[in-house]
Amino acid sequence: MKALTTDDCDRNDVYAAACPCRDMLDLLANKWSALAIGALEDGPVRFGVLKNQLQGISPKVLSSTLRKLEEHGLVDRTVFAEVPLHVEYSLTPLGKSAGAPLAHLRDWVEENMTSPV
Amino acid sequence: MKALTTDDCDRNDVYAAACPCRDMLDLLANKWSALAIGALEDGPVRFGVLKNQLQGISPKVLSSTLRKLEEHGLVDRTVFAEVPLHVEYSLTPLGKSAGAPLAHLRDWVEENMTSPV
DNA sequence: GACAGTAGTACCCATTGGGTACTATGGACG
DNA sequence: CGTCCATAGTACCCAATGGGTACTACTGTC
Repeated sequence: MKALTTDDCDRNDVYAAACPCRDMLDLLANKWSALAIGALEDGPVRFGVLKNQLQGISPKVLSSTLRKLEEHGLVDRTVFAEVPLHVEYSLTPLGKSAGAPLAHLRDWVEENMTSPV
Repeated sequence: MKALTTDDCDRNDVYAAACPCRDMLDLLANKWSALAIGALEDGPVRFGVLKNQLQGISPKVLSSTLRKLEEHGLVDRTVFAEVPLHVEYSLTPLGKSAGAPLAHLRDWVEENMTSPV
């Protein structure tokens, strides 16, 4: 993955291959990302709880999903060095703002599958 | 992919692994699907035009993306048996209604990448 | 006959998605 | 002292998918 900056395109345009916002679209336009961000909207959630909430996700995939979200500044990871050790994931302000469009998407899906033909 | 029906879950819930709406979420929560549906919002578009508009997509990936959208009833494929033969893709009513949440998502991405750190 | 424009498909490969089993840590239990 | 629990991942492996390039098919035009 090349390191792109906004200089690579005049204006942010998801239809432009070189635009860095493609990376962000690719990140968010993903089943697990959309579900994870939704699950974090009500406040910090621990790894194990997320794993139960996102039914069917494996720990490895959850781990990599969260890491990608963290790298893009959408999620914060906080370690509590207690016993037993636990970790809380929470949305950054940016992550919170991304929650709205993703919630629309999840809602649309749920509302438009009532009659799956 | 198993053939699931809404009977597999009490209510449509994207967080339930067995819910058929997972398939739909997986389909829509995808970079190319989100871009393709956006590109079709202004009316029918031909294969080659789509290929140019979705910069960076290869014909194979575009073809499979459109086929999946068609299978899920979001897109119609119309062949014009003229010379040279051409094909128009257009949104079904369901596809049109899916356009709104996806537009929100694309807009959010473009508006929140102005300062890519 | 060669070439152009249409919409794909065939073939191949690298990347990723994904599952299962395992690690590390420390406390409670017996 | 050994075992089991809980925590949050990682290691390892495999299959599916994403993706690129080259090619096909059809017909009209030059």
